[in-house]
Amino acid sequence: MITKNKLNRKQQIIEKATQLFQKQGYAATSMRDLASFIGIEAASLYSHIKSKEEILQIICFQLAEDFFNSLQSIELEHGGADEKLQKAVVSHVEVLTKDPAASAVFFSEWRHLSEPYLTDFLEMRDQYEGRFIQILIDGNESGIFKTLDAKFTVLALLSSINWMPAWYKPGGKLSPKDIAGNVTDVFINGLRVR
Amino acid sequence: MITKNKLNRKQQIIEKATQLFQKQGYAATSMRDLASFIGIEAASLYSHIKSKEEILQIICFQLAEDFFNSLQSIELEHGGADEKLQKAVVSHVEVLTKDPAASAVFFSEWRHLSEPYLTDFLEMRDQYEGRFIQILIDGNESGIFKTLDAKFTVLALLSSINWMPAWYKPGGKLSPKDIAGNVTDVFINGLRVR
DNA sequence: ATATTTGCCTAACAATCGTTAGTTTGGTAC
DNA sequence: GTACCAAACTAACGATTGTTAGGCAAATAT
Repeated sequence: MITKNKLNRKQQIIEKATQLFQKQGYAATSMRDLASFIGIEAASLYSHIKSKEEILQIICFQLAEDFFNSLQSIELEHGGADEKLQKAVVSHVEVLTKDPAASAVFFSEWRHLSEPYLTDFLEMRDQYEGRFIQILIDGNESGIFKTLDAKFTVLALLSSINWMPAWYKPGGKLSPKDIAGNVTDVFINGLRVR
Repeated sequence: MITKNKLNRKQQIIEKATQLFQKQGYAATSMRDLASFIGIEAASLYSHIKSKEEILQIICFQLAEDFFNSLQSIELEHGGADEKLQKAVVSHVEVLTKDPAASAVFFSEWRHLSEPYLTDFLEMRDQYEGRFIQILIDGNESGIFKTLDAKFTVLALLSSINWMPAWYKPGGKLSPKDIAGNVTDVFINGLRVR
């Protein structure tokens, strides 16, 4: 195939960039850093990508799509709000742990996106959080969850999970399901009216 | 006083830098950005500070000291683990909300510290987390808290709080005590054996 | 009144930044 | 064998980076 090597190289660039962006940050990582990490010259990168920011865009929006899709099936189900929240968190953690480095970049480097990408990104994030908020509101109206500030609680819940990529190592003693289970156990049993 | 104006200017530099570091990140903020934000030339900054990194060091270690001190009185008290955890979280949130911008920088820009400051910083952070972990362990041994992965839980707890500086605006509808109360309510009531 | 210090300035430095241009190389298609 | 093409290279660009040197004016100390 003609374009296969090129696609692979581009994918490799993105993966290596993800590692460096996580370790050093986007702004502190130069194209020369990235190139020498791969083993080529900086100028050669531009045979595969349009700009430094394009790399960040690909990392951020690919993951955004993954997060979005992970909720799709859950919202169609007919379970209680506690079940839905549980499943939503599991899905979220699964996306997180599938590529922890990309997740770390996603959560801490998005602000270096330029317009209009930045606005798009923030809209998607708000929508995503909104779907979690709706689960809490539904749970409250059906008497399962306490009355509380749903947005605040969702931010606290997601924040406690989203910090994970900073320390998660694949193959550790806690599997993605364990992590999601622990977190939702703490949160749901603290939220549920008893 | 001789040094008063100089100290004030230095303090102003640090405060303005804190704002820019929060908005743009440390690496993406140039000394010329900072200078023009203050209203002077970039070179003039060096009459007051030794280097760009010194600013970051001051921000990070000042806050680290605040966090450390905030726990001191609590650990000497004779309350139960649930009370201690509650108070520790309140203290933590109070430090956070006293200067949200500095807190945001503290949590996301520390990696740009150079050695030996970086190692010192991480050691302090580990010690601080360790004191929270100890509270959970004590609570478990005294039968108040479930058996769980204490380190994991503390990281989840602190992470859910530490994200706050990103969105907290002084004078909002939630006071520091409200925030700490909400978080600990969710966490403690989810943790306590019933 | 004079001497000293402070805080800013302009100018410039060496290094590094992202990126472009033009060229070479090695493999594939006709 | 020839034409083509992707992917690398070298070299360089203009801009920007953190920082230093040296000077100047105003405030302060003597």
